[in-house]
Amino acid sequence: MNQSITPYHHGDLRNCAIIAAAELIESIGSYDITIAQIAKRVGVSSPALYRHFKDKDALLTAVRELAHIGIMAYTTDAQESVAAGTLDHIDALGSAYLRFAMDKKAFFGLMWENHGDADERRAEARAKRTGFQVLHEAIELYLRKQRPESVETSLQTATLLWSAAHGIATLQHNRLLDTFDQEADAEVMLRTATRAILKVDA
Amino acid sequence: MNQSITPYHHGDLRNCAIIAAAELIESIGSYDITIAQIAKRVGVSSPALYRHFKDKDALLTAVRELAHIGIMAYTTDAQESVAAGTLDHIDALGSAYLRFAMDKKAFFGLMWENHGDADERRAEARAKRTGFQVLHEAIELYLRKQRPESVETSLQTATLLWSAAHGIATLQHNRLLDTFDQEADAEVMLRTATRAILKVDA
DNA sequence: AAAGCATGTTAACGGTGATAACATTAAGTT
DNA sequence: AACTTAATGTTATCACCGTTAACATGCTTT
Repeated sequence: MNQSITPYHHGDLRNCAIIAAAELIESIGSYDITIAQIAKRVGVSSPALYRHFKDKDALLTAVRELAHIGIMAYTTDAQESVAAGTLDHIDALGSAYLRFAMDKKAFFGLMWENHGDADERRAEARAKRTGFQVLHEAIELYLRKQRPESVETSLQTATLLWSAAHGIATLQHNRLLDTFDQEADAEVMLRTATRAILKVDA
Repeated sequence: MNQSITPYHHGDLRNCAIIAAAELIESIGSYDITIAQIAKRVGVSSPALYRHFKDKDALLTAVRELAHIGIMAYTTDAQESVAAGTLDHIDALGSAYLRFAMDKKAFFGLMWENHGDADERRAEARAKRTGFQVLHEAIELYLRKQRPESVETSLQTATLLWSAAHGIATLQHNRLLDTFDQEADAEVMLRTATRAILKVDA
């Protein structure tokens, strides 16, 4: 009979809503989206989403998780063709970070918005720490091989390097690098910063 | 007779609105404010503000200008007690930047939001370039004295140092420094970064 | 004094996130 | 198989948002 083309119950609304939101963000290049837009894209009424998310921010938090997965995919890809614990390895991670920031501008911006309640915050912090861990291990490995006397500073070094990468990515994201230095190249800058922080001869 | 306590015409609504917005932002610690809130604080109806600002974003842009003045005040203060072109000078600028980011969290966050139309963007870019110039000059002076052979890299160096400072400030602002390294200290990190980038012995 | 302009007012509109009340379907119990 | 219950949709509605329109007031210029 197949008379009901669209069943009353969606079946996987929660996940579909998250994906719809992500697609919407991608397509308009901004995370300034609306519950109504998301609902419409899934083919459901707005209040239906509130059965699956406490509020709009909870939905966006779920999208942020997607973004974290996305950036992890970038870094995982980047690691495939480099030897672990080499300078190349660290460069590849940084490059992946910058590339994600440019390729997925809206997601990158969304990731660092800090709204949400305490629980959501904690969950996100965990995701970010996991990403950070990848860099930290690469740096620890590098130091162990190249400058074993400095291995104990690996955490501080990783934090500093992440900060540099984040600063470069953020300024580029806000179109400020060109404002300061017309010929600035984010990737080159990060390589310079990496070598300075790791005390490698440029 | 002084019968009209509140005159029909405000007299200086534009400036008062900007200040009221800034005070509101300061008091609630967030730049998520409302036209109605601002209007109420000034004692005027919401639409009155539209006689002086094209839209909400134009008002916030004016507040951003205030924020730029604020950060300039921080750096100007910081420069008073240091000798021009010394490492201390550069440290003082960085420290002022970090201090502003923490003292005036909401303003710092607002400053780097990039909304507004093209004109507003250009005006803001000019303000930011002016701030950057202060750091650039300090670094150029430093290099000229300490490492004259590297003077030609002063622009890239300044851009890189700003990026590092911005990254540290941003991560701290988002409470991520502690997430990565429980004992991280923004000020110490920036000093480390500064010395690494300027190739000074720590 | 009159005219005109700048700047205030109230009323209203469409859109927002969110809740309430009701409808429908799926799942579990007897 | 029938009844109950819980999950998950719907429409109606809310207060609030940014914004515009239409009107009121008062300063300024002639």
